[in-house]
Amino acid sequence: MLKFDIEKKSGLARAGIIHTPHGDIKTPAFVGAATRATVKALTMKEMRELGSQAILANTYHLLLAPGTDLIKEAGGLAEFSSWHGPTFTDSGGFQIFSLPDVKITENGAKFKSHINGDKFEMTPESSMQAQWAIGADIHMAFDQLAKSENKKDMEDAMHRTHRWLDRCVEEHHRLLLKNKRCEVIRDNGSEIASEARNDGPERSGPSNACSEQYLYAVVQGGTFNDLRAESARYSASKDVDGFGIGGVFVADGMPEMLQTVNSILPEEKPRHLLGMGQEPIDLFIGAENGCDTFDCVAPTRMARNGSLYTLDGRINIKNAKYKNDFTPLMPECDCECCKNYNRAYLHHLFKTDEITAKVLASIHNERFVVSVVNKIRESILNNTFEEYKKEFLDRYYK
RNA sequence: GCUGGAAUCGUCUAGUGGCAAUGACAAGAGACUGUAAAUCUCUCGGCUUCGGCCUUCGUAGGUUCGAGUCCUACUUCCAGCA
Repeated sequence: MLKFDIEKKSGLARAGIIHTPHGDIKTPAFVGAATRATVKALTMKEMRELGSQAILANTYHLLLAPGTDLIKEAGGLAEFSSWHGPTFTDSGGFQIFSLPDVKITENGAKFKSHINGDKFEMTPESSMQAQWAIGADIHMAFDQLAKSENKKDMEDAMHRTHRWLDRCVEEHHRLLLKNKRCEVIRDNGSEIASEARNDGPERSGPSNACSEQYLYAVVQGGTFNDLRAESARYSASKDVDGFGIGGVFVADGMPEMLQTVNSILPEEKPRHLLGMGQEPIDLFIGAENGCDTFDCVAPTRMARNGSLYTLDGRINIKNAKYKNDFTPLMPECDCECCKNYNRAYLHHLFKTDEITAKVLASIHNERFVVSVVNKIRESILNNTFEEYKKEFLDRYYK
C-alpha cells in the first residue's frame, strides 16, 4: 500500500507526505503535466529547479510513441525521461473523452491514432499493462468521462467506470503478483499481494520498471453530487492506493462536489484532482476540500500562448502595452524568468516567435502554480490557510 | 535613348468589365483546466441611427450603364539592347 503520512489536518484540508519509490511528495502539491514524458518547452533540470516534485505522463500518448515496451526497456519513465522523481501516469481515459472517432464498448475504447490513423483498442487491462510497462509510481484506473447535462448519460459512464475499475484492480493485482519485488503471501490458498516492500533508502538513481507501483481509482459522476457520492463510495470500497477525482470541467459547484466526495473517501489515502489548476482559485478550493495533488496542462499551455500569471491576475505578454515595460514579469517571483528578464524582453521574444519565449514563460507559469500550492501547504501547516487564501484571491481576482 | 514588362490596404500577393477588392505575413485583441494545442478564434480603408454612406488599386484624362481590369499621356521601377 502506498504510504501517505498526514502531518496536519484542518477540516477536509490536510498537509502530508506521499512516499513513492522515487521519492516523497509533500502535499498539497502541483504535479507537472508531462504528457509525452516531457513538460513541453522545459527540461527536467528546469522542472527540478523550479521546485516541481512530480510529473504526470499520459499512457495513450506514450503508447503511440515511443511505445510502452521501449520505455520499459529504457528502465521506466523516470529513467527514460531523466526525471528521477515521483511519477504518475494518466490511464488514457481522458482520450476517450477528448479524441474524435472513439468507440466505447463494454470491453474498452477503440481509438484511431491521431498520428497515423492506426486503429487500436484500450481496455482496463491493457491500460494497466501499459502503465506497468511505463513504470510510473502511481497509475490511474481506466475510466470513462462524460460531459452531459443528462444524468442518465453521466450515470451510465460512471457505472462503466466502476465496472472498469474492478477490472483495473484485478489486473493491477495480477501485475503486482508478477512483480518480483513484491512479497507474496498465501491466504486461504489464493494469492494476494501484500504491501509492496518499501524498505531501504529512497531510490533516486536508475529506477526499475519493476519497482512498486500503485493504483488510484477515479471518481466520476459529473455535476451530480448524488452520483459523485455513489462513485466515491464505490471507489472507497476497492483495494486501491488512492483516488483521482476526474471529469471536473467547471469550477462552479466544485467545493460542494469535493466536500461530498472527500467526506466519503478514506482519509488515510491520497487524492488527486485530475486536470484542475488553470485558475488559482481551483487550487485553493481543491486543497481546502481535501485534495492532495493536482495536475493541469494549462500553466504550460498558456505560457506557450503568452498568457502569464502574476499576483494581479493573468496578463497577455504579447499585448502592445508591454512593448516598453522594463519591469520584471512578476517582481515577487523567484523564477529564472522573473529574476533575470523584463516584460519588454519577453514581449519581444514572443512577437518574434523565439523558442526562448516559450521556455521562459513556461518556467514562470509552472513555478507560479507550484509555488502557490507550496504556499497553500505551508499555510495549512501554520494554520494560516484562510488568511493566505483571502490575501491571494483578493489581489488576483480584484 | 530604344524595346518590352510592372505599379493593388504596413509588406508580399489574387484579381482580365459588375469590387471595399483574394490569400499570406505583419499589426490589434480574445480563448485555453487528467494536451491531436509552439494551437485556435475575432478584427484589420473611414464613418454609421448597422440600412447603408463615403473614399480607395502610381498620376491625369478618356471609353462604358458600370473601370483595379480597356484606351491615351505622364511618373517611377525592372529587364534586354544601345
